[in-house]
Amino acid sequence: MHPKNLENIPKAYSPKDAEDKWYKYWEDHNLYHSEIDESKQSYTIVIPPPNITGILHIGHILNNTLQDIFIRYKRMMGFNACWVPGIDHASIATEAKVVALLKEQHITKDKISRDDFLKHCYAWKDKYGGIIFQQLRKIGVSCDWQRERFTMDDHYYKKVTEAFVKLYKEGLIYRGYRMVNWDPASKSAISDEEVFYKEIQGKLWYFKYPVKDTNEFVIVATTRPETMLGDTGVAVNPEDERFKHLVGKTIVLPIVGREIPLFADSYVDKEFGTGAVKVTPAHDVNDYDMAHRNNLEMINIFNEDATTNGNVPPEFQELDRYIVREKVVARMEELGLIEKIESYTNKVGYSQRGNVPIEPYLSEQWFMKMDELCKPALQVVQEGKVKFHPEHWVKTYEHWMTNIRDWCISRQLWWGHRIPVWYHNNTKEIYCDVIPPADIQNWHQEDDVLDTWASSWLWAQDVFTSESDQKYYYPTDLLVTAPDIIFFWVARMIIAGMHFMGEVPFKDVYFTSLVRDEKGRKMSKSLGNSPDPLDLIEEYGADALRFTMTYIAPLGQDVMFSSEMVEIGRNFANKMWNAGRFLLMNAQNIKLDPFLKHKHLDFTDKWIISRFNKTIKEVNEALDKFEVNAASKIIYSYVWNDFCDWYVELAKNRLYNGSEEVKMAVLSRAISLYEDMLKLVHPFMPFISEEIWQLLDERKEGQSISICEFPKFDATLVDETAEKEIEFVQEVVTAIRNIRGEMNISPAKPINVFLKSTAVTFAQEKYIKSLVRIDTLTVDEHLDKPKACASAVVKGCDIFIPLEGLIDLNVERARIEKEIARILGSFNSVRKKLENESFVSKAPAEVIERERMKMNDWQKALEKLQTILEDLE
RNA sequence: GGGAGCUUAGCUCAGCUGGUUCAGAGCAUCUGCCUUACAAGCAGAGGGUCAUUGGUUCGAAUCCAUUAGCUCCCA
Repeated sequence: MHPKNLENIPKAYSPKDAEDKWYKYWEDHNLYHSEIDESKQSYTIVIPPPNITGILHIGHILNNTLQDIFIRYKRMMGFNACWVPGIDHASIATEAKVVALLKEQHITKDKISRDDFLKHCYAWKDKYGGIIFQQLRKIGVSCDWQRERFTMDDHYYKKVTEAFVKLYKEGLIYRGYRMVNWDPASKSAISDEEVFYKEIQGKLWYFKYPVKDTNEFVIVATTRPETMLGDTGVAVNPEDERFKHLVGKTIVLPIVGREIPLFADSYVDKEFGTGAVKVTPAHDVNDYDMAHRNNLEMINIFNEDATTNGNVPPEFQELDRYIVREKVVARMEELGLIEKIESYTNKVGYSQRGNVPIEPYLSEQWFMKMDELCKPALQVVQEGKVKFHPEHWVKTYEHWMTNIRDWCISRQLWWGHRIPVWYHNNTKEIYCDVIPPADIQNWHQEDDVLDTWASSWLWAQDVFTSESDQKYYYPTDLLVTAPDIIFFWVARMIIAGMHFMGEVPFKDVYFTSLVRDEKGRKMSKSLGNSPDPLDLIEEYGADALRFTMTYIAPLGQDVMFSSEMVEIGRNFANKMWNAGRFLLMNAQNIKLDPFLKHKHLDFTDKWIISRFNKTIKEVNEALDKFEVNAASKIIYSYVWNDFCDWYVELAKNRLYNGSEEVKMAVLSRAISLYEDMLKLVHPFMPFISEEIWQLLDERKEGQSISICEFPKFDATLVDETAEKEIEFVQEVVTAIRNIRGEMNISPAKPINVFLKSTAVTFAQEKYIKSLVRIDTLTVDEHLDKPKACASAVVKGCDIFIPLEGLIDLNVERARIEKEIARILGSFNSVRKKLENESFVSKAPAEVIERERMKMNDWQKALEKLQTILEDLE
């Protein structure tokens, strides 16, 4: 080992220089590129492709940090780790952005050709599409950038259309005139999953509909008065006595004048509103179903942008739906046909993309039959071939999978994968294939593109562009994603994997936490409560941000985040930095000798080695269970508490007082342990671990901690004896420090300490002395308690500190009494247990034995403390 | 309406299949320290009926049920 010669190591770690430097180094040396290597097992992750309109937010940091931790960990464990990055074309979102951009230039879609429009889209993609990857590099992701993919790459595009053709030929895709969720902003259908419901404070209007040839009215309640223009019936429950005499009669629809039937259908809820409902089959899903059952006419009253069309009376035509609403209500008022108006809260479906209320709308669309496709996908999750973490998402998945309706996969957009279907100009015959028909002049292609999710569902399989790659890397190992796309993406990838590959797309799915602000609100642009990750990186460093995220984000629960929390990671990085700084500074004066690092071991060395090995094991176990949060806490506590607080402090004794050879041995060992610790930390904090690792020794160009072997647990190095010995030292030292603190004795003032014990070793004495600034330490089994002293009892050992003139008897009495009370509490609860006959007869022998020993220890301690207290009186 | 999850210190959360001094950590607070790695630090201290009520058990923060409150998903 030859630590670099360091003139001046800064007191505080400064991440900025290190981060950019090492990321470039990793990329320059192509460290994270993966090629097929049959001698190694693959470990593969595909990135959830951010979409090209996306910019980095705090959720990406968590998500990608987690992926990076696993990929770095597995790489160091000897796997052929491959993390495929990529990007999603985001049909609706991108098209909306491009349309808006063109609008600024006074260009509309109908003025330019499809090809020209796509050119604008690609230009947009080139300009903005790569930004997020530059940002991700900032947090150190070890992706294989040579494998970067885009959902519109030629190869991928082809795979998407092939999938369509296959499903079409299997009869799993069909075209139909159906009710869909219509987004009037993007003028496109969207899937059920893209609708979200908002609670809207609205009104419930009660309209009086006259019954033909009678003086009666039927009163119907509606939240959408404008749709009455498309009513083709009025329905009541067949059991409803109030309306029985009217069933079969005809209603004259006000304003419109159309005659429509009053019929009975058990769908109608007698309790809701008046018990009679208006039926608008073309603009309500339930009405649509009722119309089918009762052979009602379907009248579409809206254009694609949700303005009214020619199917309504002239004065209501070509108006926005909300203006029509006002006009209809006004007219009904004039006609005296409004019974009453109540305020009413209902849930209105909004388009996730356009953020406008969706319109249930009848139109011709392409659908995918889901029943059969879902079965194997459901099964593999239930059988655990795909494991969810946390597991409870399985229930949500099952519920969706068993209640799914056919998937509307066509979108009335240009940006995306154009449906590979051609219609014959004359015969209307349908041709569906990857290759266009030979006599193309006689055909025209379907205008619609596919839902984005009908392309990204192939992500896990078709980011691999050669058959051999696909064979080697697929199925992938882990998917890390947010639970809100469990249906959109996770479920559909499993469906696609099972159908096209006959194999699951990934073995484990890790659902990340949702990051909220410190008040528990979702991060959102409109609230402005979402900190820019790049600012956080600038201020605290990427490692700090990464570490903080894993430290605070538990598996399966939302996480409250605020910028100040990143201090956790920053302080931790600084702590590690300074421990390294200490060792490196000593290495300027003390020679290192790697051969000596196994020599001159005392119990402190055995203890830290034991602790380190246990830590490795715990980290392995936590990561194997996907408990990243737990792993980060284990590492934090080892680094800070064991290594820095105790081991480094203990080592100082020999570094300052040992013989040359002992110094060399201690420092060599400490640096070696420190280096191993860095490897443990590396998956979590790649930059700082690399930075210090490079300082610890002369490294060859291209070497990196990230391709070192992860420390291996060695059971033979676990040493319970050494751990017990250290524990004693720690407790004695803490007790003495406590006395210093409580008695207000300056830490600078040397004190004398008496230990009444037989079992203290010379080595232990040495370390106790050096850790608490003791003048003389006397250990004797038979010593008498000195006068005017402070006392403590630790593991059966009396500690006396003579404090002539310094001791405040009241303070000391209070200290001892408090200690007695504490132990007495424990003692009593154990005694009660042991006095309980059923405990003694039913509890396992070892538990009883343990309780007996506890009680013994406490009893002795109590007796000692009692004596001490009496002495003070 | 159906489903999932949460409630532990002032705050954010650990606490796995009940039993190891089990009631913990970090932040915040208080006290004392610029002790030759670190004040982004060191040492010490205070602080909780483990949401409610009941049950199972020799034994419950932990398992079951109930109530209340919060969050999310689906209709």
